This record gives sequence, C-alpha cells and structure tokens, in this order.
Amino acid sequence: MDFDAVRTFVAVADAGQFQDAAAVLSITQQAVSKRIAGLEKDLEVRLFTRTARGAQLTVDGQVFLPHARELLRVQARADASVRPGRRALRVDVHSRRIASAVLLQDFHRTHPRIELDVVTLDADVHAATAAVEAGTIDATFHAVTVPARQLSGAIRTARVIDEHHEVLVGPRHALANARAVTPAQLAEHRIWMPGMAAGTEWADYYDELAAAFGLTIDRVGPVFGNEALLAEIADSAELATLAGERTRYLWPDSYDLRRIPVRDPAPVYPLSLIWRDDNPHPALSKLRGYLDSRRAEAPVTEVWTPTWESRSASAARARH
Amino acid sequence: MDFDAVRTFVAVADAGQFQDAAAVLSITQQAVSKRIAGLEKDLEVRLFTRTARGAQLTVDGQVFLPHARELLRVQARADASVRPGRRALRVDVHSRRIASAVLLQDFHRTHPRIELDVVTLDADVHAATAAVEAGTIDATFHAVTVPARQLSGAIRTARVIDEHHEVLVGPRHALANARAVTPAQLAEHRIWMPGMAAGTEWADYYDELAAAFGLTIDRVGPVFGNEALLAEIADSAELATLAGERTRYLWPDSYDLRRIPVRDPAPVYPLSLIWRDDNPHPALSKLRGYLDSRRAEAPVTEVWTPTWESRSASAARARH
DNA sequence: GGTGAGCCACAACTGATCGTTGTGTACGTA
DNA sequence: TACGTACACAACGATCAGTTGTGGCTCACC
Repeated sequence: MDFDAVRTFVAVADAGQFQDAAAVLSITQQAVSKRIAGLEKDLEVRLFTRTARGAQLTVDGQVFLPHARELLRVQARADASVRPGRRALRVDVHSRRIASAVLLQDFHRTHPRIELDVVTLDADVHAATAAVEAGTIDATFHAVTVPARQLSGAIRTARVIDEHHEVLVGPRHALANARAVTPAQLAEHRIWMPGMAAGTEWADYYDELAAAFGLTIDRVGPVFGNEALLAEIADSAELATLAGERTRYLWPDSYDLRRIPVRDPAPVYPLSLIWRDDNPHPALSKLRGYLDSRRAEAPVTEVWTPTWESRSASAARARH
Repeated sequence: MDFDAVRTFVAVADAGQFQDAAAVLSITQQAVSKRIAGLEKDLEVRLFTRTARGAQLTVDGQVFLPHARELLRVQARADASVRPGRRALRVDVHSRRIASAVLLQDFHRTHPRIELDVVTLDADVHAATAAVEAGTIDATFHAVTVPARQLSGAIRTARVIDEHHEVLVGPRHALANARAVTPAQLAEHRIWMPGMAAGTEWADYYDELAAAFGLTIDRVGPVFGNEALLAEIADSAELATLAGERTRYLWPDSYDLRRIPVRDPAPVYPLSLIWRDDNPHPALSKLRGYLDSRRAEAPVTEVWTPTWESRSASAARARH
C-alpha cells in the first residue's frame, strides 16, 4: 500500500470509472488499472467490480473508502506540519504539564480549526529565544529575566500568564485543612522541591521567593519522579511542596493530597510569550489575542513577583 | 512521502540511530540513510542531526514524529478494515439516521476498543441476508418478514429493536400541543410520507398499520429530500408525518417542529439482527450481547406489530 | 596526539517497479 | 452485426530502491 495507490483509489471511487480518474491524475488509464490491481493484490481483496460502464465499489471498497480518505487527510496534515512556509503554528513550552501547555490546550479547544504544534525544546530562555529568532519555532513561553533592550531587534515579548501557586500537603500536615495560606505563614514549614537544578529560571525564582519571605525551600534529595514526590508528600506530616495552580499532575492513586492556595500576596510566576515581530503566521496573532483576552479576564489580586520582573514589567501590569 | 519512509523515520526516531533501525527493518544502514534523505528532500526539511553517536531529532523531526505515528496507525486500521480474516466487524444498516445506526453508535461509544464498520448496502432483506451468508458483511439489521425455517441453514435472526414512533407536526397543527397520541386518534389526520417506494419492507409495514387503525397514509408527491419534507410539515396546519423515535434528523433550522409519541398501543417497527451462526468474529457476540441487554432494559408497554412479526416472534416477546 | 571503533554519506551496480504505448476482450447500444 | 466505451494484458524503457564497497567524521581511549 502506498499513497499513490490510495489516492488513485479515492479518485476512481469519486469518478466512478478508471478513465476519468486517470485524466484527473494525469496518467494513463492503464496506469490506474495497474495501481488499483496492485492495491487489491496488496489487500487481498477486490475493491471494484468492473463493468462496461465503469467501476463500482464492492462492499470492501465501500468500507475501505473512508479509511483511504482519512489516510490522505492525515498525510496532508503530516506534510503541512513541517513544510516550510505553510506549517502549523509551533509553540514551545517547558513542560506539557504546566500552565502554558494548559492554556495552549484551551486555545486549541476554542479554536479547533487552527493547526497547532506544541513542542518541548528543553532549552533555557536564551536558547529558546534563539530558536524563535532562527524561525525553528514560532513562539515560546518563558520567564523573561532580562530587560527588553537586551533582546535582539526582531524579538518581542509580552507577559501573558501570572501563574499562582498552591501548597501541596498530605492529610496529616498542619496546613491540611487550611483554606488558604500566606507566604509569611509558609516560613514555619519545610518546603521540599527536589530536582530543581541551580541556575535555571525556576530555581532563581524560588530562591528569591524564599529570601523575600524567609522560607525554607529544600532542593536536596534524589529525584524519583513526580509521582514518587507526591506520594511522599501525601504520607508525611512535615513535608510540603509548591506547584503552579494550573499544573497537571500524574496524581498518585488513592492518596489524599490537599492543594492550598497561597495568597496575600500571591506569589506569581510571570510567564511571557516570546515571538518574532516579523513572523507573519496568521495563527500567531490569533494566539496573542487569545492570551491577552484570557489575561484581561483574570481577577486582579495582590501579587508578589521577583525583582527582575518588577524591574521590567511593572509598567505593563499597570494597565489593569 | 511513502509508508516505508515514514516507517523508517519512526524506527530511527525510536532507535536513536540509523544502524539499529536498519537491523529492526532488516535492511542495510545505507538504505535507511537513503530513505531518510528522500523523506527530508520530499518535505524540504531536515529531520535528524547526524552525530558520531547516532541521529537526533531536529525540532522539525520532533513535530513530524507524532504525525508519522498517527499515519502508521491509520494505515494499520485501513488495512485491517478489509483484510480477510482479521477485519473489523462489518454491520449493515438501512440508513445512518435510523435507530439501528444510533444503537451501533452507542455500542461503539461503550466499547471503543472494538473496531466497527457501518455500511449501508441499500439492499432489501433478501439481498442483505445473502451478503451475510456470503460473508461480505457480518450482520445486518432488517425487519424479518419470513418464518425462520425459510432462511438458509447458517442464518440466525434475533429481534433486537422495537422502534417506537413519533408524529412530527408543526406549531399550527391540531396535535401540536398533545403530550401523546393514540393510533386511533391519528385516523382523523392526514399523514404524509412521500418517497416510500411500494414493495419495500417499510411500505408494507405502514400499509398494514394504516389498515389496522384506519389511517390515511399518503405516499404521493415529489421527493425533495428530508429537509424539504420537514420544512413543509413545520409550515402546515394539516400535514403530519411519522418517524422512528430514535431517528436522527437533518433538522431544518429555525422551524418549530413538535415530536408527539404514539401510544396505546405503540406501533413498533420490529428490527432483527441477522447473522451467520458459524461466524467466529469475537465482536459479533459482543454486539449481540449488547443488543440483548439494551432490549432487556427497555420498559414493557403495550405494542402493535404487523402480522408477519406477530406470527413469527410473539413467542420471543413473551419472555419479557 | 595518535589510533581505532562507531556511525553515517557517497558511489557504483543490479534487479524490481512504474508508467508508457500498443493491443485484446467484454459489454452495451445503434 | 458493427461500433463505441471501458478495462486488462504485454512489451518496453526509464527510474528507483536496495545492495556492496568505501570514505569521512567524531569521539573515546590509550
């Protein structure tokens, strides 16, 4: 089975006869005959009954037809996903489980017609920005820690997500039944976030958060994966961890994990969209519009942001 | 782009290097190299970065990979849909909008893992039964009008659906606000069912129904399609039509059509499943079990069935 | 820094495959 | 019966895919 054969099969099914299909495909009738014969031999089944007035689908042919069309659709999408110049919008997120990916999924749900490819480059702000500049990807979500003037000319950024935080604790933890918690209150508890490598944007953020409110954020310990961490949190009366409000978890079954929002002020992780100003992709402006509208809908609360954000983006926040 | 190239791409992406992929595919490393190079030339994009330790996906490759896998999945399904011996269960329905098709869709929803192909043969009971006997299809839904002993040996039937009826009327019709209607009450109204060719099972059914209750069922008039019929019904104070309770309509927009159930007794159109006793397809018994359970759940009401059904199946109904 | 192992690309060759032209056969119709 | 239409079969040429042989590159290890 190859695409030409499938395409030919669909053409014959549509035309009702080999000759017209041949004309549509710009090949001879004999070639069409061969392709169909080859496909039939391949599938070990007869797809058409040949008559003097053309070709008619057999039952097998009728059954195969929608599959064949689907095949061509998927092939066209696969082709369009990478072909330069008319590929789908390609957006990089740090992880498929964090807020930016969740928001992209919402965008896809509300705009199902817009082709969207979500990738995870596993790169820091600078590498991801370079990828945007090179045109490998159309946009990326990152915390922008440098002033705009340090970015190269065509790059634009906009703060689009204020990701709030929740404390995750087990049922035996002192905060288990709290409705909310302030950063100051968290100073009394040990917060465990293993596996966050020093030097990353995330580590910098939590370091500054810890310093600002006198928190104890512990990064030591072996990394057995997210599920193991959550299971341990659920079991412990002492341990707590911080996570983004919209994070999707691989929730360990049968554990009673509580999610307590952090407020007054709510520490937010400020995520920006980074893109090239001269990128003409129509879906890019749609995405930006969507993100702006989502941000406009968000309630205004008292928030805490790290100094690098305050320095560069307090003006932008003022518009709300 | 051809399937071998896509398959090779996926194999290399999985293996991480050309050589191992070649071994998996039982071809030489050079052939793999050629296939990938051909695919890259075809898509005008680089899919792998070649290193001394193997091949690594580029961003384009990462984006293309899920599409490639999807392509292979769809291809496998297309192949399985027709390949003799291991194809999906193939069930014939008269129309995709009537109760049998609706029930098949429910079955598919509750058993998403079972591969199912719904076809419309456009054949009468006898032709469809012949197709079942020939093995072209695995089962068909039809009203069985002949006693079981007249069917050839391997054919089995079971009454699985009692399709109740509704009267469709517009807002100006006398029955517009009725909660229900009896067949006897319908005698006062003109019922219009254009395009029902004489001699079909349906025509026979409605003829006998008309005779039993003194109804006027009018079959004359040009056929402009279902939507035109419904639009005309909605506009008229006189016209009404009958339809199966679970029929799916191409509902004309912005018309106020009312559906009034017919009861006391409820005329039902008795649909049977027809299959070959020696068909070993595992999904067939699943489908039969599902249909039986659905039928067992249905409330017992006073029904009217045509004489051909009463003659052959009253015993079967007694079990309820 | 040299050397060898591992990995991929290029070149030449060969067999298969695809599409073409030419022809045959079956069916329906004038 | 003859003719037109529609598909299948045969022979031929060009192209393509896969094989063997070889070379270049990178990395690891001595």
